[in-house]
Amino acid sequence: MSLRHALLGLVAYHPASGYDLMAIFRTSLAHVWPATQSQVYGELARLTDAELLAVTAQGPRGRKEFTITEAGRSELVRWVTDASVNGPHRNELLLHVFFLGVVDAGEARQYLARQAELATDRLELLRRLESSRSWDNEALGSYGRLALEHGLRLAAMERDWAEWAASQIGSAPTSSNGSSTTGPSGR
Amino acid sequence: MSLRHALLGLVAYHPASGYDLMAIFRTSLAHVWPATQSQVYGELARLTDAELLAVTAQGPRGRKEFTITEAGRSELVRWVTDASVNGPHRNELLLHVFFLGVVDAGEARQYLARQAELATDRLELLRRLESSRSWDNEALGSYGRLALEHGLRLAAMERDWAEWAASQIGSAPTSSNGSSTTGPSGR
DNA sequence: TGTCGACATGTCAGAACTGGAAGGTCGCGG
DNA sequence: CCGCGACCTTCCAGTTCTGACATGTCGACA
Repeated sequence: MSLRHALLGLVAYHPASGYDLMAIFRTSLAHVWPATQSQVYGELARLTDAELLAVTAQGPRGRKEFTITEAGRSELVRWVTDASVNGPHRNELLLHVFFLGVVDAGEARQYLARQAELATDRLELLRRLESSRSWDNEALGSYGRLALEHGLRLAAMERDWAEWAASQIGSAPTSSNGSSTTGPSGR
Repeated sequence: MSLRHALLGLVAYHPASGYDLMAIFRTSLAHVWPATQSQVYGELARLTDAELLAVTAQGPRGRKEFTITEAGRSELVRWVTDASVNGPHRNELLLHVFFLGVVDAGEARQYLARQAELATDRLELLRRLESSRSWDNEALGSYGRLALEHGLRLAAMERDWAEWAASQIGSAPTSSNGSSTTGPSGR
């Protein structure tokens, strides 16, 4: 049900066609809420059907520009401020970690070290995005900056965690609590 | 394709029935890879069909105990060490944040403050889980502890981020870069 | 002995998501 | 004026996921 609201949010921000929206899903939203063409166009049709969106302009190549309706906007507002909405989050990385016991310690350590590298790359990528212009010019207002900061902190956290995790392996084979090295920021 | 591997991993760790596996999905894996009954039983049937698992014992109530086959184990090992496997991650929280512009600053700040509370609760929950016995006794070896640490750091990061984000709102309405307050740990 | 909770599996309709194919139009540069 | 890349939508087959409903057995305890 979240794709529905993502579309409402984007169209509320500025009227757009399916094509325009896809461009946003491929860029800004790629790491937040991936969606394919078929999904987007299908959902737009359903939203129009439900009168949460309306086609308010037709362009050159059969282009249909969607605008949010009053009903659509109030549904969007309801959803946006509803803190209880929280889909289950799947984490493929952690799933790997759970089963790292099937390979020897060396391979496990190597896997975690690689994840640290990948997290570092993500961090680098986001930092470049942060300093790039495309940012404060257009797009999702100042709130996009908050999302970016979340991404930066997440990448940094995952890098640190993966390095810590790699260092844990072998040093404490099965028993004995060795959780002291670095804990999450306390309070 | 990940549920498949989660099942292989669990069965590799210890032979189990669908019922046993469901108990694990409801607890240890609940926040890592949620799965429903229908999914688990269906996937077990498919895995048995593909001869990655085999039924090696039958119990009282039609209970079927699954064991991993050689083919299953090698597929599991292949997957576990493949760092390139990384499903797209959806983040409903960030989707909300992107569209927080549709409500006024007060409501937006309130939303973020609430998220900070929720993150704090999650942190508390995990800390309790960490000190609880059920932990080093059984379950997913020492690697589960690494996953728990990931959860702890993630919860702490989200709490801090949400508090920071709430503090940003209103102070810098649209323009002017105010990213200085707290950045992710640098390097 | 009866009954109730835990054990245990199976099936299904519908929603969400994936990945790709197909088809058509406009506009600009050569 | 023509060809090609960008624009733009629609449809579909297959997989995964959700949220039930249905069915039945065993064991402990009153």
